[in-house]
Amino acid sequence: MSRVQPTFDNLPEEKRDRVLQEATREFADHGYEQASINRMVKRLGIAKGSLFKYFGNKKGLFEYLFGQALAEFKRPLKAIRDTSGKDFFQRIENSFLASAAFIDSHPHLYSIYLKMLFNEHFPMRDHFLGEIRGAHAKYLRQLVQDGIESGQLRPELDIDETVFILHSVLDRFLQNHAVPSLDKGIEPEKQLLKDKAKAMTVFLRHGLGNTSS
Amino acid sequence: MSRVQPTFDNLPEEKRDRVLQEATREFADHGYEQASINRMVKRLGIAKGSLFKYFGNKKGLFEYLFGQALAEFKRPLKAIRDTSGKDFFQRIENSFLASAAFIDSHPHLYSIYLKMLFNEHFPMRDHFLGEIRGAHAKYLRQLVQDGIESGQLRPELDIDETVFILHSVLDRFLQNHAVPSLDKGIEPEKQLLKDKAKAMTVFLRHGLGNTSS
DNA sequence: ACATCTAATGACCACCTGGTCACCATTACA
DNA sequence: TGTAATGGTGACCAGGTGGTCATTAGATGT
Repeated sequence: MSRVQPTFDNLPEEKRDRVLQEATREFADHGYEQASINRMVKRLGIAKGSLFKYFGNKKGLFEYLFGQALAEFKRPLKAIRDTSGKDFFQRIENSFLASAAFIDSHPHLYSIYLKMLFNEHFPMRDHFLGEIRGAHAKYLRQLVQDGIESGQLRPELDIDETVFILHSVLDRFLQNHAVPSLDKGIEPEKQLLKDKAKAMTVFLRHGLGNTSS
Repeated sequence: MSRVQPTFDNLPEEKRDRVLQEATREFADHGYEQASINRMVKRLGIAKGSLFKYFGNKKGLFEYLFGQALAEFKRPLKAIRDTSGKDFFQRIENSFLASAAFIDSHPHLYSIYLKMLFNEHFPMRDHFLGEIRGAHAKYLRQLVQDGIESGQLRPELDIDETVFILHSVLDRFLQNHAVPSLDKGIEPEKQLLKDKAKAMTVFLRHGLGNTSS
């Protein structure tokens, strides 16, 4: 998979970047099936035949492009992994902020990911989603284990279940961060990203219940 | 919007249902742009011209179809609204179960909703999403207010923020319920729906933090 | 200058799309 | 029986799709 014709590798880096960037934009704007090779080459100012020389076909282009992106996707997690000594909830908060920063700097990639979530017609969808979710799960599982050992998490928590809950909450907050219009009328008044992260952390720690009663 | 030619209204109910059902399936399977009128009429065994007589064009068909569905969407909430006397977390749990049951009995509609979330090219997307989210927000807000007044929720909670958090968690659990493969490798061992609802409620009440330390 | 190799091209293809409309079938009313 | 009115039809259209390939352009080495 994601193998590319040598022709593309021989291209000057500047041109390679431009091609991938424009293709990413097209897939982000229209999803896979609806993305148009004709539009891509028109915007790039190159001939259609060239793209097919580089990648074989549309599927090849997408797989190469998103395969490259996968490495990028996993990167923000690593930055946090090394901070194992610190407070559990602080690490969660940092993870959220790091992921949000990643999304801000790669909006097109995240847009493709979101479209892929509920559209079954992306090539290699199961593989790509599996890789991403797997990396997140592995990362969160380590965090939760550390959190339980250090006594910051309730010891009776089921690890798998907790990972699932954490993943759900983080994911949903990121969805809202990337597509804020989704929660128009639901989201509280415009908050700073830091405040959102803080509020989420407080909620994860204490829940909503009134313990003083 | 969602006005339909009288021709369609005059049809026998059985045929109307079949048409809408098949169209719903097509949109659920392929999204809006990629849904094919040709496939619909082939499966229905009617002429293409008929569909255009009924709905004018593709957009008209979708708007009518999803407009009808909107009322369905809002229904499961009403069943819970009347139970204002009961326990807050019990009401949340019931809401989750009712929504999950709705999804199980209308999987195609929910599939369209999910595709619409991150695909900008659905007709009337903002309107439809706004209606759905608005109904949920109004419903949850009432619940939260009741919960704070009855002392079951921490009194210092910001209402908007709490509604947002509740909505996020509920929504994400429902996404996972409808598309379980999404969380392969993350979701804990196969749970019964009731157990999931219970686990979610416990989490909402207490959070993850260890209060005994 | 010539030959060789490779990147680049864009006219062309079969196929599919949403949409049209002149025509047909059936019923209702006179 | 004649005549409207209505529902139903499918060949046809313009336009877009992914993909092909014979041809050209440009560089490189001798």
